[in-house]
Amino acid sequence: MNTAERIRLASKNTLEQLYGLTIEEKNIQINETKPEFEGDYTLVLFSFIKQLKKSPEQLGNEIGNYLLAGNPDLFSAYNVIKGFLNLTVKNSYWVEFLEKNYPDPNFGKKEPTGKKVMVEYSSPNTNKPLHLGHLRNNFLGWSIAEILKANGADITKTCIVNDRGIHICKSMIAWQLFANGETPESTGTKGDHFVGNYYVKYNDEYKRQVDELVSKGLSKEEAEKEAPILKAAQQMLFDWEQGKPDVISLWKKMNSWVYEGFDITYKRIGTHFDKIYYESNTYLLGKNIVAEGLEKKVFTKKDDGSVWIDLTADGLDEKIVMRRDGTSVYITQDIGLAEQKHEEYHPGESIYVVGDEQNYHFKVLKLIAEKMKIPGAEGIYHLSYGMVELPTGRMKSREGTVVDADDIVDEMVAIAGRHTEELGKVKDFTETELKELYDTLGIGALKFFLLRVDPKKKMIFNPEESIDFHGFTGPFIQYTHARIKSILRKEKAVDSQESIVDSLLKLEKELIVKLEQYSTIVEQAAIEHNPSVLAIYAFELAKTFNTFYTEHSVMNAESDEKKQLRLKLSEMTANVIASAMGLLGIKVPERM
RNA sequence: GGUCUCGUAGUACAAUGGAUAGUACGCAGGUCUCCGGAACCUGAUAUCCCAGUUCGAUUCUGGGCGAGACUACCA
Repeated sequence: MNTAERIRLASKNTLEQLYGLTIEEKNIQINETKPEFEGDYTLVLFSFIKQLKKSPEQLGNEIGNYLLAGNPDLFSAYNVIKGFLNLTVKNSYWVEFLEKNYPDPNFGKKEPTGKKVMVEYSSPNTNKPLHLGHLRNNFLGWSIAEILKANGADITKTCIVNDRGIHICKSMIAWQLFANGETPESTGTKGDHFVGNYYVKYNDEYKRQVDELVSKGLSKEEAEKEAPILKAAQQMLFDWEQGKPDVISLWKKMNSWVYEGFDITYKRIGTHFDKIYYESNTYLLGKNIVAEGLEKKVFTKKDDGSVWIDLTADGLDEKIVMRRDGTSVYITQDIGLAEQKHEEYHPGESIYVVGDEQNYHFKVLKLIAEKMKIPGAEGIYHLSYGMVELPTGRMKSREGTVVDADDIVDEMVAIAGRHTEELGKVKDFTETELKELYDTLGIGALKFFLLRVDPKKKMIFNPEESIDFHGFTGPFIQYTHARIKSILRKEKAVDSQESIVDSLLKLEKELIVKLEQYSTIVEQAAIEHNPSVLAIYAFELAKTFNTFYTEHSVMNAESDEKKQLRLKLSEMTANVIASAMGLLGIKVPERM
């Protein structure tokens, strides 16, 4: 139990014992005391004043006295200002906490609970390379998985690859028409970019053909339907569904190029999956669901043969679940996949990291799954995140403003390299060490930038600002870590059983209090499914340490006891920074 | 039209209904006989509007105004 919870519980007991007042713990407000007042934690009294018909001063004093007398190991003083009871926690309490936890790299994390959670994220299309939006998705998915793991969950990271459909056929047809047998190898192009280039070529040719048809007198609408290259792609999709061997083998070949490219990117950004689903294997799922739904009368069949679900009672519309030609739509496949996931893994919670443009889709998905009584339906959770936009607005592939994932990673790493060279602090590093460091810093900066914002909010990616390494950034925190490690290389703290000192300076205490809150933060991030909570915390911790560090010397402390205390503070800060950044998927260097 | 999300300094982000609304970038000025200056300190600048609930509202409710997403027999 952490300190705030202890105080909450003690307050609850006090109210009960002193006044016979039973109040739920969640209704007892314990806040951090504002810095301008004396104290560490504050009990807000307003809500009890009315019930007890006492003045705030009287009530505060009574509770304060009682708390102090009943918890001599915890509190050393209190004061009452307006409706706020400010409680000061004993220095010895903080020092003991530090003694006990400073060397523990797992401080703040919980033991496994056995709860199974699936996290689905990334989910790329195989017709083009990853872009900035995918990076937000990947980083979020990875981080939320790590956060839940730190809270005891048994995690399966998964990904559904959209490997079939008209989009990949477009790349395929363009390759057949224009490539003359070129391959990623023959052109020295990364596989996903190679295939993406043909998707672009398809679109260019399509536009050209439409214009041509319009100039021959067709209406724009007709022309858009009649363009020969579109017809060819549609034919190819049909052939694919029939299993035509040469189409299948081309499809396999082009997808394998894309996967080679994706693998490089995934490896570089430090992501992987325990289980990958391919839509080519799952797109027929859901057929049985339709039959089942009709039987259960959850679905109804219309005269033309299409099947629908009526969600108007839930405030939504009617939704189609099977086309009149008997093929299933996306939502139906998704329900089939949800069912399959449950059969294979039995997750208690199934998280989908998907952009907020699909909020409606997931609302429908969960509703249908519940109505169909699909096992695990209640555990479906859409971790919705906002789009990444540029200062000029939304990224548009048609206007060529899409920020490519590989490009932005390269750019960040290159800038990290240049900056590191300028500072010249790691001149003795080997080539390999330097390369690794630049990756750590560049990718760390990018991840931090994308994770520091509440996921559900759309965010603006300003290239100039995101490459900044000062202020509220990953490298700032990484730097603090490296600096601490530099001290600890010179001298490490010595373990001692009894408390070293009983006097704490303001900045020393501030740092311990901050460290102690880490376990609450890890919990909060999981409950809210929100990594930004950790990003903000890590930044505040680093800042608190930096302030402490400029004010007080560790190595030249006033006494040996103080030196030990500060060494322990430093070590624990480094541990917690490394841990928090780890939960964001960000590495921290020993030197930089 | 309907459903949903969002409006906080010049910009980008914080704030379980609590004290004088925090932080970063930028801007102005400062700090080292320094354990790493990718640091630290000081300063100026903000809750879209109008009601309501409350001892107390950036937060909750209603109504405006503004921005965005969704509303496909696409995925």
